[in-house]
Amino acid sequence: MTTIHEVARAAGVSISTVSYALSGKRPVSEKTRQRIEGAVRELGYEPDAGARMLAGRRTHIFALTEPLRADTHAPTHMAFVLAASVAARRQGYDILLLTDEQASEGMNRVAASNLVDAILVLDVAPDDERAVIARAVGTPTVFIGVPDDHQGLTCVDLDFEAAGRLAVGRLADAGHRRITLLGQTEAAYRRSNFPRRLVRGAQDAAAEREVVLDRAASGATVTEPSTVRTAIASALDRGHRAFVVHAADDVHELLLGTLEEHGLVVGEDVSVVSAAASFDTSSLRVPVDTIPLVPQQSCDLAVELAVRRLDEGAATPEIHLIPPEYRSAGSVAPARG
Amino acid sequence: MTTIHEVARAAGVSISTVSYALSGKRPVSEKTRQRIEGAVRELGYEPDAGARMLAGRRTHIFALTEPLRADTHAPTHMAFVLAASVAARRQGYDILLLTDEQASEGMNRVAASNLVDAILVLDVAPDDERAVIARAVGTPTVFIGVPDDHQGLTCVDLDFEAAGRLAVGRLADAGHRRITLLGQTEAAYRRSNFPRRLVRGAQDAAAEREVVLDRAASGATVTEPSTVRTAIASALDRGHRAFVVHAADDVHELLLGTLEEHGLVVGEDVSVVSAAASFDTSSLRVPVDTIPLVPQQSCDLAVELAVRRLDEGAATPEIHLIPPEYRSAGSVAPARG
DNA sequence: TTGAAAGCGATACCAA
DNA sequence: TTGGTATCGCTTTCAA
Repeated sequence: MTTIHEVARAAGVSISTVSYALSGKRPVSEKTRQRIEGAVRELGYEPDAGARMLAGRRTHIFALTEPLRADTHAPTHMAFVLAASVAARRQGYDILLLTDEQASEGMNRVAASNLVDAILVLDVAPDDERAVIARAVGTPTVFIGVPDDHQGLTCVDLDFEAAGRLAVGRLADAGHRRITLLGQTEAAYRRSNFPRRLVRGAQDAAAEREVVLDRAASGATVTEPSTVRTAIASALDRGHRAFVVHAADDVHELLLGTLEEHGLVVGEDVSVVSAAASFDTSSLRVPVDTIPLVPQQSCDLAVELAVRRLDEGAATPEIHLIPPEYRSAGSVAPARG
Repeated sequence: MTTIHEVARAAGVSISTVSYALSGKRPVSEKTRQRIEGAVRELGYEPDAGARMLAGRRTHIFALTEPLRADTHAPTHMAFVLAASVAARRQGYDILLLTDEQASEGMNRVAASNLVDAILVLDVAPDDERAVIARAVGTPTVFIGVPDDHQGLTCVDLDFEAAGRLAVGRLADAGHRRITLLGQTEAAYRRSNFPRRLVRGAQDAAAEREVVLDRAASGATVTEPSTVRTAIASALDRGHRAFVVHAADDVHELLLGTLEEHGLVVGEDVSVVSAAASFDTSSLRVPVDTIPLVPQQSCDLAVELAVRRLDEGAATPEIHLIPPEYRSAGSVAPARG
């Protein structure tokens, strides 16, 4: 194993100079820095993680807690884990996984043992027990998602309410007065709070714009195709020609397929807006206007907040809502009749 | 922060006694152990991770490398990550995530910096570049999956070949002479090697038993329902009444649905065996005989091998194939006429 | 611009 | 059965 001493000897300097040259925390003359970097490369030196933690009081590791519930939508969840991992690495941090039961016990453990510099919380529930722990431990914690009681917490999330408002607003702008929101199941609305935030925004906008907003439950993902088909048919019967979808890709496909079966062309006879989807909507059979949920945005911001807190000391806890962005694809047509 | 010194003082012993009492590496009298454990609990002591690494040359962390490819089946992948995490925790290890580009660069980095005690490799490709790195780094590495060139590596996996043999064997036992294997796409066969191992086993068994084995590509997951439906109908036309499925849940549902549409009853008119599925087949619309791929089995074994290697020194690198297990559910009926 | 040396908080060896 | 202490490899203060 190569140590800092060997690097120092090879470069003909002291170990402190090597340390400073590598961390940049003290100016080092260009010449010596060159020699040191040469020695580092030649010897394949990598600082010992344990020694670094002990001496530096910095582990360069973030914990990521994810309570893998049975109903978690795997692809979305994976996208968030990946985005968090990439964002962390870009800032020089590794990700330590805390799953399941460890979600709570693990947070305490890694905090008490100084294993991590900060904690990122994924898949946040309305009454998340991790909120309590976050307030208790000394380790900076950032939630990706917003629990009901978020006092004293730092949270990051898409502004779902604004997304709901935006979706309905655009359809209203196009003249639609009857809109159907193809959303999640009742159970999902209890488990998380972002779906209901989206609904609230949609309802607010509907009230303001004086449009009728019906809700049809589909589940985040398709479980009963026939039920969803029936709901869509019923909406069409009642003259609805505008749909907001907040669900996974298969629900989108089912909607588009059903509309097609009814002989309706999206962007002409009928309008569709996808709200807060985390998958790539461009791979759908028909281009659809989208207000995307971008995991990378949330995770980048979360990591940035964590790093800032570590570098600059205490940050004021607060909620950071990411403004939704509307991406047009021609699936919204002016209302007829 | 509570240190070992404070615990020692509170218990009226030396720090070495505290250390030994906690690690169990030296006998400690019952009385003193009690006092120490009391002090630990009272002070909420948790050993400092950095100090432990530095002094003990053990980090109690495993790296988990997962190259999240676009076509990765998320639910299966998540099941493996979860299983690995649980298995590791049970042995006192945390999991450090290495995703994507970090797969290779990260392995070198965590090995060189002594950040982890061992590396677990997930989602193994036939020509996996991580095999090369595993041979180069000093850190014990266990593959969950088997690359084509596995010389000098320690690998763990389901015995897919035996699973393929078993599936065909059971159907042949029931008198079937024409069997259709509903498997993956050509692309998938290139990307991984376990699907082809399963096919090989199935073909071997078919040759031995003198049965006709046709293959129908479906993709690991459904992309073109109509194509798959057509393939199934064609098989039925050709008198096939036995199916082996190696795919995700949606393909299973599609098969069962299509058979139903043809007025065929599974377990009576037609036989179905699910091979190497990692999802819960009991939630299918019809009970299906299954040869499951249990992530927990693979991950438990992988962690055990890693731990054994750490505790007992060098282990002989080798391939550990987990024997498949047949779970009957009444979906295999005797062949007719 | 650089060096010397004091810790950081455990582990584990050597004694008693 | 227990205690004292050298040691791990780095960061950082204090001096030069």
